[in-house]
Amino acid sequence: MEEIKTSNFIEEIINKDLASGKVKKVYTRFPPEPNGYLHIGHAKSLCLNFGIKQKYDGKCNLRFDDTNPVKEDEEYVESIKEDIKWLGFKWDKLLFASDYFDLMFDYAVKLIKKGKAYVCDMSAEEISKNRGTLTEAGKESPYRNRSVEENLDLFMRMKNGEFKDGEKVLRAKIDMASPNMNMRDPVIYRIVHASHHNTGDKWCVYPMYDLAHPLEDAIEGITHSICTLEFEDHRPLYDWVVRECECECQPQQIEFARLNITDTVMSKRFLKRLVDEKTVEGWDDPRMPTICGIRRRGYPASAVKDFCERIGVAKANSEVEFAYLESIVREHLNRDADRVMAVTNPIKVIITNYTGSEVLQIENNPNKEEKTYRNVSFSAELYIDGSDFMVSPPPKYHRLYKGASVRLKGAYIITCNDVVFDKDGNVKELLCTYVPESKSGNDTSGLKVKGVVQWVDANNHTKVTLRRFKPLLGLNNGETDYINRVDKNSMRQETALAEKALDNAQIEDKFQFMRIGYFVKDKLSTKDNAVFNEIVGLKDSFNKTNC
RNA sequence: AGGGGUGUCGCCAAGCGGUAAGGCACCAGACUUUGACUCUGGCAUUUCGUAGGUUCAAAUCCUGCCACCCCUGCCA
Repeated sequence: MEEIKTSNFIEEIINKDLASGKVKKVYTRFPPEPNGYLHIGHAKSLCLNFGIKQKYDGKCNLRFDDTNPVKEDEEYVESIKEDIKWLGFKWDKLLFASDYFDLMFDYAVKLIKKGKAYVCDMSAEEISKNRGTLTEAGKESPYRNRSVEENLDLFMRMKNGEFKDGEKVLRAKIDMASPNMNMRDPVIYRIVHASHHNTGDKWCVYPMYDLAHPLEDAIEGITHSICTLEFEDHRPLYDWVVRECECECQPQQIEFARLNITDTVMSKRFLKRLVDEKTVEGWDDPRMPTICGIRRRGYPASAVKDFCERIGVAKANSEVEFAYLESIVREHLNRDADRVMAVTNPIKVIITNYTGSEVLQIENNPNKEEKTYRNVSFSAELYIDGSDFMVSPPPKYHRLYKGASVRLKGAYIITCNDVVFDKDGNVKELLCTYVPESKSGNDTSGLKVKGVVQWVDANNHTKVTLRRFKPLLGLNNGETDYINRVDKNSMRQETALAEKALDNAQIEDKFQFMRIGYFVKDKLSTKDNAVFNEIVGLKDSFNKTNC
């Protein structure tokens, strides 16, 4: 096996496993729970898992981790598939954890037979109370030493629907005194009388993540199960499951730090709230950090992937500056996007010495080797952008003012001779003359001008409504981290506090003109990628007007 | 002494005992038919959280300390 240069610690582990012969073919998986839309944070995991597949000529499954019927929905599985496709990844197998419910049940029975699991009758509160604290050991359940026969009988009856939700659970018998809370006889199967999006009403008992996930990995032959840092404490339990269940495949869990971006809320719960309360138009609102949101914003998939690669993979908690993402998006747009001219705040230009009209050919992208051109109509009446003309220009202003000359991009050099004002004193139109010999491409005028401005033909242009977005969501005080954290705590005791914090969190709705904008057409069909390619361009280069 | 992690430039991040890569941001110039882009130069040398130790040599090994993150769901 030839050495492959590693670019992060995970690949280093893989290289060692390959070299030692522990692993022959690398197999990873991306395991989202279908309970929300994918966001840029998921893209990092996606790129990691699918990136490894590509780099090592391995395999990667898309597996929906749908072990909790009350939280999951079919709507989300479709959106997730679509987002992954948009990013350009191809999964080897498309699976549902729920496809393994029979197998998982059998494994649970196996654990019972080995004396490694028992049915516990305590309530959720009782279990919680007996779990102990971070510094004190927990108490063993009075049901901990039931016989194998009794456990088997009870577990079957749980499955057969003889008990209500919460009445009984199956617990792993490990160690109530473990300093690792996850090892204090964790619940591995619970009763939930709810219809499942995939298995319908077949089951009323469902496996917990800690039992299900390692089994899913083992069943599929996953060699490296990559997850985020908060699961580090679960690794001993993960290993316990694959060991005690005596799986042929013994996958290993590797943890990495999740992606955080400055001023960007990644909390699914918060994002869902914005959608539910109609603060945004939907999951694909261009202000959202969701994959479909940033797609609609005009980010190329290639840039998103490039970003994920360049930020690296490590175990240190970090927060990447939004500017980094932006710069990479700009880099890709600059390299790949076809340019168009746009005027967002039109001022009419009359070229007094020009008659008739013509069609000019303007290069689409000066950075591309293969030259392509677009046809642009030119006539004596044009619009230029409001920011390209000033009545009283500051020093070093290179664009138009009375007496000044600029080049109309891809066309001629013009000189502003006069400014016509309306009755309110606003600039109505500019009277200019053009230099016939200065035509772009074969300029024989010998003139040099500092400024180049974009323009559109006043009588022949495309109107589109452009909206400027401040990209991701920023909270007024920038306390996204706090919100993300409170959001999590709110699942526990601090619900009221968290709700209040969320109420107080205001969405910054400041529209910001960016170097390279991400403009979105109103009422754009979110499914239509082609439209994006048309409207995405460089600064000042948008396909015309909202006059 | 609960347990598990992490600490290298403003932000990411290489480095794996031999004398601090790279990117983003920033600063200064040049160039330019998008004031974009591109290009050039600058940007951790009493320095790698900190205090000691081992060594000819330490960000890299050892010890103590400090800071931050995660763990007491029948969520994932």
